[in-house]
Amino acid sequence: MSDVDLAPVARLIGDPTRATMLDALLSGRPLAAGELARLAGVTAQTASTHLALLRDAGLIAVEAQGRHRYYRLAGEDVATALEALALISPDRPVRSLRQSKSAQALGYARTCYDHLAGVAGVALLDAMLAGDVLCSGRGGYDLTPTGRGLVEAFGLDVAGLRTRHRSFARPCLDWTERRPHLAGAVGAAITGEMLDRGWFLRRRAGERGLRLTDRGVGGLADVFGCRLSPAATG
Amino acid sequence: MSDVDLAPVARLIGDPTRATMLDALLSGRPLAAGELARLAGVTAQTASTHLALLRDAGLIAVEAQGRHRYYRLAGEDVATALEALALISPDRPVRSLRQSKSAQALGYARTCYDHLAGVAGVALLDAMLAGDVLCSGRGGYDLTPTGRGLVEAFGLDVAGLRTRHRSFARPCLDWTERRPHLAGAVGAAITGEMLDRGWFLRRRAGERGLRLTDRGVGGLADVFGCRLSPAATG
DNA sequence: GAGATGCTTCGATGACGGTCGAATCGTCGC
DNA sequence: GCGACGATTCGACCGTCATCGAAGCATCTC
Repeated sequence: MSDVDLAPVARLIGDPTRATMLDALLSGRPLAAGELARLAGVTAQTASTHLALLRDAGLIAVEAQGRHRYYRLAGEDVATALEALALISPDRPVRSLRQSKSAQALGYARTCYDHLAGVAGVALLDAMLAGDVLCSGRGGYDLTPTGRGLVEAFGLDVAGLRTRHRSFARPCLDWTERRPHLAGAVGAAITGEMLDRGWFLRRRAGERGLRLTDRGVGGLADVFGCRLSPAATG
Repeated sequence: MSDVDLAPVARLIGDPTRATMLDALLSGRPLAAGELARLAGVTAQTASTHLALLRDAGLIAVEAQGRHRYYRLAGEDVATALEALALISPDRPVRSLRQSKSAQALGYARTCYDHLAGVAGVALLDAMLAGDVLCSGRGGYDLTPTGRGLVEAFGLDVAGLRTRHRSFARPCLDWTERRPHLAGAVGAAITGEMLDRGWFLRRRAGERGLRLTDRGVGGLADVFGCRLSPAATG
């Protein structure tokens, strides 16, 4: 007799329509109900039913803006659980060249809720560990004095990040690389700043894939000592 | 268009009967089909159907011994995914005093597939980080020179652990503590040795709860500098 | 070999839930 | 205000799947 029951939440994720919606929300961007319906290939009524269930279960949150209602994942732990499930899901057989390219792109760089994942995410975490920016700490990682200076020079408010009601810096196991990338407040803030600076561009609205720009290649090397090539996925 | 589909695996976990079976297998012990049927409260036929589905999906593995067939989780990543799901599952309302005690016990010490979790698991990881036994490394943690000596003195073959086809030492987010405990080859080996030494006893066969013994209190303090009390859950 | 035990396969049944059409409620633009 | 648009609620339909009885198969005991 455990005190939690896995089944209800898993059952919710287990419906193909809802899974597609959650996957789209892993991009980190709030999406309107109609957009999610279109992505999942169902009518607005059906989508609305599913979204209500997901909201009641606490997996997603909703914000009304005019006549639109924007949905997003309820939190980082939801994203982590989805990635953990992806890790044990068999690869879907690739049918088209376009799908294959899309899969490659996802593996190279994508968002996982609000932080960077894929080859790029793993490489960045490796560089931060090797460069004495991060070290082990309570609840996962912590910034070294060196790291604190570097991150603040990058334009982030480290003290402000600590006050948030979420973990400061922690690993998140990557389902394509099977090694961790950086999550938590620090991971999210760095990712947001990189996107603002144009180091990565979103490939398609509402999806998770990112493209590393030339500016990003330079920035990652200069700031974090992380060497990546943008050519890897065309 | 992602290249994996979360829905099939999540749907499997989403059935209450299968979820109960998987939860039981999180104890790390291989369990016979009949035992799983009894734990889940279904007939042998029904259980067999479910176990076949889980096996086909690669979530569990089976080993025949005589006329018994013993099932176990297919790997560490499956355990991680189950724990990640537990993390976002709402707490089941506690109805009886016995359930409440059982829940407390699970929160204090339990196995997560093959390594230690709960308050005790988190405390042990904290002590290992504070005691310069573990440090950040590729894919999670690595042993320091100090740590290597300590673990070998504890009776484990560190070189042998590295050759395994699994991660060496990595964090696994704990759903009761919401902070990581130690997983990977090192976590599993230390946990196995602790159980062999009688530092923890299983509360009920086939379930995950552990009880910290007096010998365990002493051992944890002496070997790992980890101070815990056995009285916390009676 | 005969009986017992553990597990799986087959077939039928019944319930749950995903779907969409139609209708309702809110908000925006003119 | 009035029509258009986005979103939700309601009701009915229908397919899917969990369940168990019965039968079949393997293994152990005597």
